[in-house]
Amino acid sequence: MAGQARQAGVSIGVLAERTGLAVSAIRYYESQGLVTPWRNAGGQRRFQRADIRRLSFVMIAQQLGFSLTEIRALLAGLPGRRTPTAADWAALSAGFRDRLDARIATLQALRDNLDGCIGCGCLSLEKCRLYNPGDRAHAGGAGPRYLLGDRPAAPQGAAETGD
Amino acid sequence: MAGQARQAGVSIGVLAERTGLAVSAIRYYESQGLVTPWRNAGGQRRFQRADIRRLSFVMIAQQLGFSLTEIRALLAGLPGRRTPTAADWAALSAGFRDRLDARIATLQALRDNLDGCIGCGCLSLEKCRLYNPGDRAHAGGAGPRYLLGDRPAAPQGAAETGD
DNA sequence: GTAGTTTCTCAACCTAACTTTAGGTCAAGG
DNA sequence: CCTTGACCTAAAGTTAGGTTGAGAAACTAC
Repeated sequence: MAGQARQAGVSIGVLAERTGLAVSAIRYYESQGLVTPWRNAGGQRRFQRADIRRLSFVMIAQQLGFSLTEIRALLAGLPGRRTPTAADWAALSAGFRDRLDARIATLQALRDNLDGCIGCGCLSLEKCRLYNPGDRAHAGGAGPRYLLGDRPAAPQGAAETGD
Repeated sequence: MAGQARQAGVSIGVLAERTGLAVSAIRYYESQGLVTPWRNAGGQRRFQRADIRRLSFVMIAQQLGFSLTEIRALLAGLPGRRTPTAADWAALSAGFRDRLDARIATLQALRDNLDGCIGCGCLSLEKCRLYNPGDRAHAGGAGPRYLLGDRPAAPQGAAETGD
């Protein structure tokens, strides 16, 4: 009863202002299934206030290199209709945190090996662990089918290190 | 005399095989000024063996979220004609390492705050430090003029936390 | 009630980073 | 001599993640 009364939904402009996203970006996110507003009598989008947080999560995850598709999958862990509780978000964060840990570990390994890896001769792909990050989470861009992770089995045998 | 004799340059196919890149990608990289092969009598590209490492560096830097433009700038630190020495690469790594450190720090901060930030109510952009990463190095994709970092000054005053 | 601001849709455009295609060249082997 | 495979160029296509623009309808305020 009390407190829940003034639930009319927030307009796209307000949401944009609160998240810092462009209005056009929010519409695009809707088209990608990241938010699902309803419409008011006049056909305008109305969002839950909780969508502010939802979009904030999208922005953070993007910072970390997740694609919108991946983020949609992550968000699928949240309840659909019901407003997500703190516990819901915490659960989401947990899986997220694993990815983060992996990513941090990769970067640290890279940092620790950087001189030894780029500076020395080991940067010959066959040996270097850095080329198979395990956790993808980057793919900043478009079409490349073969980036890292599925390279043709390197011909081994000859000493190939020194270049 | 010994060892350096068979320096005829490597073909694009061999380079592709050694780096795991597609031939088309290497040509594209040339068009972007990331490698500068010469041509043999028949007009075919010939690369230095050191370009294997050069392209490997490109791949790693891409993993870290650097754009090709940024990578070209980084590579400008290497000697143009002379084959880069280990010391050259190490120098390059140094600046790189700072970026890495910053990135790691950001991720760790995010990890440490994740529950407290997403799980609680603080994810309202005004307070959350995570939205201004300071180190960009991500921008995975295209056109967005306003992503993070230049949002309109948030209207402060009202209690805006609880959503 | 009317001006001004938001919002709507839809299609076109944009950038980054490549891949694909079409049409042709070059070098080696049988 | 002919075929095969690697290579060439130039232009067009692709994907992700949006932005821009036009024209119309809706909300807000005086």
